[in-house]
Amino acid sequence: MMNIEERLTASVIQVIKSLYGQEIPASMVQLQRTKKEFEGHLTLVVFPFLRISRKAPEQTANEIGACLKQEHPELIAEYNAVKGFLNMTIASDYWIELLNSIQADPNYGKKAVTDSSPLVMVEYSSPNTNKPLHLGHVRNNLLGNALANIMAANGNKVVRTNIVNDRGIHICKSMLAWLKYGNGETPESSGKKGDHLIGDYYVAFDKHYRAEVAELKAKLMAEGMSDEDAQKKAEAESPLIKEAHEMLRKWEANDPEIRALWAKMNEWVYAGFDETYKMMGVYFDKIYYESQTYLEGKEMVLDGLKKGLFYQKDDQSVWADLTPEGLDQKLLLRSDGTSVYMTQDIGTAKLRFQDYPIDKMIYVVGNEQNYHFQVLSILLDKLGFKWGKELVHFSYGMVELPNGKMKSREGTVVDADDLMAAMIQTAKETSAELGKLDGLTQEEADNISRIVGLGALKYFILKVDARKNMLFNPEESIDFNGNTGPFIQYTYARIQSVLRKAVESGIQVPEVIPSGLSLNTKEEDLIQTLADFGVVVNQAATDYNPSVIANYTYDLVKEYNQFYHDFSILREEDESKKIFRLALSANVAKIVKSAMGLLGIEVPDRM
RNA sequence: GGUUCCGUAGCUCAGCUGGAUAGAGCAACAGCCUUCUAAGCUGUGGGUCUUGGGUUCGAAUCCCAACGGAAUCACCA
Repeated sequence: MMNIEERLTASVIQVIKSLYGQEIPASMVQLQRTKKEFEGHLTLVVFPFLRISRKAPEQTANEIGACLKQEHPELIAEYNAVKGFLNMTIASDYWIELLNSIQADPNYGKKAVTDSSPLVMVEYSSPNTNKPLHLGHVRNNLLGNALANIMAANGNKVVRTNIVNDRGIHICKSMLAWLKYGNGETPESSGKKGDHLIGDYYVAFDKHYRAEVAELKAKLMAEGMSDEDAQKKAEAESPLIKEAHEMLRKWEANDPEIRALWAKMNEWVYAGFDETYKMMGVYFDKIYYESQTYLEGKEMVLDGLKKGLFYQKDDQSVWADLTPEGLDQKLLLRSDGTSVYMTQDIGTAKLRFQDYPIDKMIYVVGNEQNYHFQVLSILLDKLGFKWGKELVHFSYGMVELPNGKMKSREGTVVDADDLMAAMIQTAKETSAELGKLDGLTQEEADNISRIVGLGALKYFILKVDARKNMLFNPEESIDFNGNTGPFIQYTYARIQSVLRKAVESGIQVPEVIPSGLSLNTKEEDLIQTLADFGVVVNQAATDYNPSVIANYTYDLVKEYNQFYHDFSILREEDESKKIFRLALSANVAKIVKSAMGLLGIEVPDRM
């Protein structure tokens, strides 16, 4: 079924032609929602037609309005012209028809996935295995998960993937510290989550390392070395860091003892990550590990070298010359033949392409890597990946704290597990204060607290435009009032309550609402907002922007809340009106649940 | 310095394919719980949309410049 905008657009084109004898493109027909201070639902901007009509704006608007009303009385009930704006009131029955079409479609706003749908791979999370997930990862995971949901809702096959950085000097540092200072501590023996345990040893390494560097530096400076030189030399020559490098060398040489320790410690970390992911509600279809992909890129690069895409310096290092693209020289293989970060990403891309027929690749990675992905796109394109050139770097801004950014060294990281636990606890306390948990079992109360606490956190992060840096104040920024997840959840829960009560009093909402009702403006506006959901999903997917879903949902709920307070539903005496309002409420709840689902946020039946 | 991104109310953010008098929430103040859940609703105050040019019938929105802030420019990942 054509929606109202499409039908009106076609009618306007037809009317313009009969009035002024000129065929205009659909893009010239600008329809927008009428501002609330004016009478009407939709507004046609007539300025673009003045050249054709050769008349004053208001006169042109009136001519078009009169003609539209005459030719399409089933669509246009009234109209008025203000300056160059033609405000049109849509016929009442149309709104019922629209509501029925929304109600009839359980997946309203979403597009079906078919065999011929494009396959989109979304990479997100990408943790290091030497420390627990923190606030930055939370933003990454929530955005990645929401984006994957949105792409799927817009008719794409989606594969969610994660590249785990499980190798390198950072994990060696944790391993070394665990051997040196650990007494064989395990997650079981310590009662700590595996990722936290390993993170603690990473911190321990850093502490000892810095002490060593400070001592060495003081000695070097006493010998007359400059501050800067002494710092550099001390950092490079500290016995601890040398040991860590030696460990990495052994790892790369497949030393069985080191490999066994590495495997064991990574398992602990993964078990910890799994818990965090589960609590957060995110998941992956396929996980890649850098230890398995980091060698893969080398072959591609050497192949590219043979084809003359890259060049080799005298020291045997391999480079790409990107000056024709306005960028720099980029190193692809070190002089000792080992891979760098970029090489690994090429290797990972190769494996992924072997595994899946990827049409589009989306990398959810922080904006500090914008340059990296610009280069990666060019390189993948040169190497013949058909999706390389159009790869999407979904680049999001940093999460800043009130006193600057998070620094693990200074202990100003916000840990993901702690944060979620704190949110849930706050939700529980707030609920208890408001008496919302009275009469519920412990299990029900805990579940609602979890849904609300996580909803507050997720919504807070997702409502902000991803590409902007955002401020997170742990003490005060998360609120449960106003434009928040709990506000939306609360409205949903109240609708469920009304629907439960309706069922108790034996009211049935029919599958098709009969027409002939006269609706008030708020009812009509609400239906219009509901209908917009499809457009919003499409926009979110084409702009790669989950925040439009969040802000749309808030607008819808805000509008419904006002409606809810202005009009009674269960106390409405006109039976057909009561049923209409129940159906309207049920559809608001449906869309809210659907929209929040795209954001990865649950909605509770009561709260 | 080069490149990229950002600058909207005291604070956190919407609005940006150009359209009418720039919107929410928080914070402040004033109301509303015999009424479907007050995590709510209503009202008041609060703005040179960083600045200056340009394009246009029309600019927060597009273009140019300046100023301010962030990221990045490793044989780290």
